[in-house]
Amino acid sequence: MNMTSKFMRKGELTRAAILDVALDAASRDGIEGLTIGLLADKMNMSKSGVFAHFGSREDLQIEVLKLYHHHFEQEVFYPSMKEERGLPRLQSMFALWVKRVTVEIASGCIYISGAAEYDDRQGPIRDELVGMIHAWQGALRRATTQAIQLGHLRPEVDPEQIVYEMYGLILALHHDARFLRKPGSVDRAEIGFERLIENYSRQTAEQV
Amino acid sequence: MNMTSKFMRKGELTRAAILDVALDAASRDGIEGLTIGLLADKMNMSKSGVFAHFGSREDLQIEVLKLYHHHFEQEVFYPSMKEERGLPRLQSMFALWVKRVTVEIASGCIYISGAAEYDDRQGPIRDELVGMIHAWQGALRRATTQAIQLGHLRPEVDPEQIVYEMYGLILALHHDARFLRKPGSVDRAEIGFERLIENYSRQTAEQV
DNA sequence: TGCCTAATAGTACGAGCGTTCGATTAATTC
DNA sequence: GAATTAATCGAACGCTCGTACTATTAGGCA
Repeated sequence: MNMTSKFMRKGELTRAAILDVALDAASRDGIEGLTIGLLADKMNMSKSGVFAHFGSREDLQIEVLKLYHHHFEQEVFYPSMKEERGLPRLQSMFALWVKRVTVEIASGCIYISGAAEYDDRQGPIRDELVGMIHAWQGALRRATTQAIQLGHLRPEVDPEQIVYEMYGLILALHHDARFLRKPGSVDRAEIGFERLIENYSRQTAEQV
Repeated sequence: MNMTSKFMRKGELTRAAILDVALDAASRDGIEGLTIGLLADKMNMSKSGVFAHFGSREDLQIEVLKLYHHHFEQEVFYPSMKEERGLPRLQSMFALWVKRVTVEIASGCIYISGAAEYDDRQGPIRDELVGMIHAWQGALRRATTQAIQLGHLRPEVDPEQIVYEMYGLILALHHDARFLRKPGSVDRAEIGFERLIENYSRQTAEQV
């Protein structure tokens, strides 16, 4: 799970350790809440010792984003790609995504908190974040398109609409479970997704 | 729209003006991004001059939340309460909510950004925010319950599920339109809502 | 072991933060 | 208009921030 090995040089090792701690801190307090001094405390190092591993705070923040992205890929994206194309893969993507956000209720999803933090700023951090979320939405869209091509979903379905609603269900999960601490949110996310698929996979009285 | 009048004392007048500017700033940079010095600059006042109107920064932040809540009620809640009970009222609530978020794409919805900022902090600001969002979700739930009682929605429908999915559609709208700047998001929110209502208002092949 | 370089510590700087306090100006009341 | 109170300013405090420098320690290799 973590990216260290005993064959790394000392510096790379502590750098990786700092990033692990930084990811944890950023999950809780946001990317913008990351602070060199705070990391130094948690690492029992001096500020300058921590700082020396990154050219700037901004670089550190971007490295944290990349690390989060890596974890997300490992836990959600790659396992789903092993499922067969079409609906099974799409369902796996959603299920693992829910699972991950559920685990993250205590810590927080950086894609979601980051989107709120950087919706009005510009610069490299925002660009990095937008790129990652585009990548994930793109993967969802491709899986949906394949599900349509394979006849799992109705041909006139708009993949963007599916992705939009899936994202909404996850955002609501994060909102209700993490912020409001309301129980039962996971069930509601899953019910919503089942209704979404049910709705777009079978013929109903009037088609669009 | 703003809450000033020529019969107020000078102090109350500038206090209200500061809050207007603060609300605007907080919409963009978040409640946590509010800064006395920044407000002083925008108001062409001294830091201490601004500060004197509030006992602390935290008080200022809470006042900003209350002002936002007031606007939200005026634009979304009260107009919807004039619609007839049940589905029409629920539809009005969603439509005005979408309309408000659409207008806010340039500035930002404080309920949504605040939820991300305070999902892991505690204190009076979080409490205030949670209270407001509970109030709004409660209103949505009541409208849904009435729609069920009046036969507009199927009797076995779970109001919490409806509110959850409505909230998700709005969160996705905020995410895609404001953060990703993706066009067509408003349409997707409305299509999602229509499908939601359609789905829970009519008999389908197998009921839950 | 000794050397060279990599890794960390220590200190300092300038800026911005919320807040306090006393002085000063403006508005309100008599 | 004078007296009184409200509103605003200006300077200062202690704190934390990111970053730049130099000094010191530890690691890796001959």
